[in-house]
Amino acid sequence: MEPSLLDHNMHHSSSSTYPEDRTENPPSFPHNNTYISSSPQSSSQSSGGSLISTLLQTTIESKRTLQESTTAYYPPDTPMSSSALTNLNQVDHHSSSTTMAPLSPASQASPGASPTRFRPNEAGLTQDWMLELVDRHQAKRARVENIIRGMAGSPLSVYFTGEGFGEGETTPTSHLQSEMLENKRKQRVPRHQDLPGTGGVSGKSTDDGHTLRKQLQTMQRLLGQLQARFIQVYENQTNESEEEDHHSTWNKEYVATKISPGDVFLDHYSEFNNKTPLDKGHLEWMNNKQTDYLHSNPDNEDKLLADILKYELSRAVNSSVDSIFKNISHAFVKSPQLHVEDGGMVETDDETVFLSSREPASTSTHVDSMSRLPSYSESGMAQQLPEIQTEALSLVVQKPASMTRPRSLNLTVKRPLHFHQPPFLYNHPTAVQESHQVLDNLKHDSSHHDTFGGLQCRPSTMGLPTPEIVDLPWDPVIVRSRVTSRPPGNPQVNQPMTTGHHVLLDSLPHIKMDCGSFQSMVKRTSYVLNEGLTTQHLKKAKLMFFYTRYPSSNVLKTFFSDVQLTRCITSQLIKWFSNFREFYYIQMEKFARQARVEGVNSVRDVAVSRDSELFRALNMHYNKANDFQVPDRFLEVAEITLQEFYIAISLARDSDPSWKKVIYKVICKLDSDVPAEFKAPFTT
DNA sequence: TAAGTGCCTG
DNA sequence: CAGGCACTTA
Repeated sequence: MEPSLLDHNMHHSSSSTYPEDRTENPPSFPHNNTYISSSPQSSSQSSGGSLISTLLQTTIESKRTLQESTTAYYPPDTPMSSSALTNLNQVDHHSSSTTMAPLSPASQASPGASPTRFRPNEAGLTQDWMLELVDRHQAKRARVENIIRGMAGSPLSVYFTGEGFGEGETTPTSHLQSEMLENKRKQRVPRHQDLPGTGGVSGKSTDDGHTLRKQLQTMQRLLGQLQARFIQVYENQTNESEEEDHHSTWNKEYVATKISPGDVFLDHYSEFNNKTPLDKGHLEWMNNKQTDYLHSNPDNEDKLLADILKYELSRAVNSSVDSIFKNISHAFVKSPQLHVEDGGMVETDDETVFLSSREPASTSTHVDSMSRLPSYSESGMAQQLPEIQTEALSLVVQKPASMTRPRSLNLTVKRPLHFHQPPFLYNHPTAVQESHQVLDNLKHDSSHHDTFGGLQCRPSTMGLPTPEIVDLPWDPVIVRSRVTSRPPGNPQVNQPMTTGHHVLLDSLPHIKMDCGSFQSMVKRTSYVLNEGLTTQHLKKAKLMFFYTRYPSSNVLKTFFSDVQLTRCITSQLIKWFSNFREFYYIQMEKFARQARVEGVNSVRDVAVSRDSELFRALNMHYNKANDFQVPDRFLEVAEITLQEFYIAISLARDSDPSWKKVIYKVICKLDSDVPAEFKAPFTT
């Protein structure tokens, strides 16, 4: 590292690679969301008159509720600027996010905090409605896509084909019926593929698939009946109001075309099926109400369709998934005995616990769209199998808290008081501390929040009984790796953590959640801390990086003795450090080039102090909570590394493809011993 | 051949 | 941060 080596024949490689913040984009879905009822028997005057009547009535009720709640916010003659609506939307957005505990500025600014791909939990109809008004097309599409996402692969997806239903093209009245029937024929393609979720999650979910299919077929039948009924009603309505202005006629046509009648009613059947059947006069009244409602705002039907569609489809999926996961949970429950503390902490007597839902799936009266369910299943549930891990898995993830309380209306589970954490305390491990340590990890990593942002549930609308808004905490829970083959009597491994470390059920900042089914699903998947790597281990590894950039297997074995270091786990740890190094060297190169650009012309001027930006970047990465005093030695190593990069770049060595390897060789010799404190389980 | 490493990518 | 791949090394 001789400054004299610097020559001035340098050409800068401008193609250095820097880490980029990546924003995950949700998989895009085609925007052809026409909902076309599929009905096996579409003849009018179909059976089930009382059923249809009931459903019709519930529809009217729902519509009326929707209209009322909408006009309550905005009288019909109130002009609404889009900006005002946008503000409202933002307020809504904000309110849903302010339920979370404040994050540190660092975490808020950290990468990965991409805007949620889906709208956050919408607490009610009116908010949803406002969104609709802002950009009805977009909102509708998003919602339906959301539903489809949750339904991906389900037989119901056959409904979501064809042209975008938001286009608003009119259909001549005379063609309406035949068109609908034709559409039905077109859609009536037997496509009963298995649900990927069911098949992928559990091989023994054939029954669940059947159940789902039956539900869907039932829905189809209902849709057919209701469609026929609706056509009838519609025709009556059309005849009566033939002389009315074109606009209203258009509305009805539009609605009749765009809103498959069945979707409007299905959901409320269960809610209102005790109502008396409608008589003729009542039916007329309903028709009028329906017409009034639709006249009041041409957008209503879109909203209506989207909401009902969303709700209905979600419910079907939800109950099916619920039953599927129930089976799964039964397979893996080791200790259902839970001690639930008031703060939402759950402890178990066993180290492996999956909290099982005690609720029947049918109690999920309101549902979310389970937009992220497939991925959740893949990354979480599928790994619960007590098998030998055969390949690399995502070993550190979070999942929502186990919602151990029975759901009840307006139940609010407050996050337990957050213990004030002593800076970098290893010597007094307690389960509580450990839990909060992980919590801190998560708190300081906004990407974790993002992880479940997409899992937020959506409330049902349409004047349904107020969905229980449960202010439930989301817990950092560690996905247990599939390495569960620890021999029964392995005294050395896990010993420090086995007794005191129960299921990690600390709570995260509040995230509003009102989807009972997801809660129950979540309940069944809790994780132990000491089988596989956890966020504590990750944090510990990051701090260890301050001492060693190239830890040997022995070092890993020594300092991660609380996990069974199988080949896979070891590889995982090695990979972690590899990633750490990658970031480290990228920063070094970046700042070395920056130094050159800024006119630093002597390697002696290349220094790293605790004030330097480079150190801040590194500290932010490896010591995000900033609760660890970075050793001076690391600063020295960092400075040497930076100087090495500076020299190499200055000497134009970076034109050599393997120019960094020389530096790596130097740096790997600068490792120092990791303090013995790290040998203890990381329980700060 | 397995382990370790780095690079690229998502 | 993880997966995949290519490469090196013991």
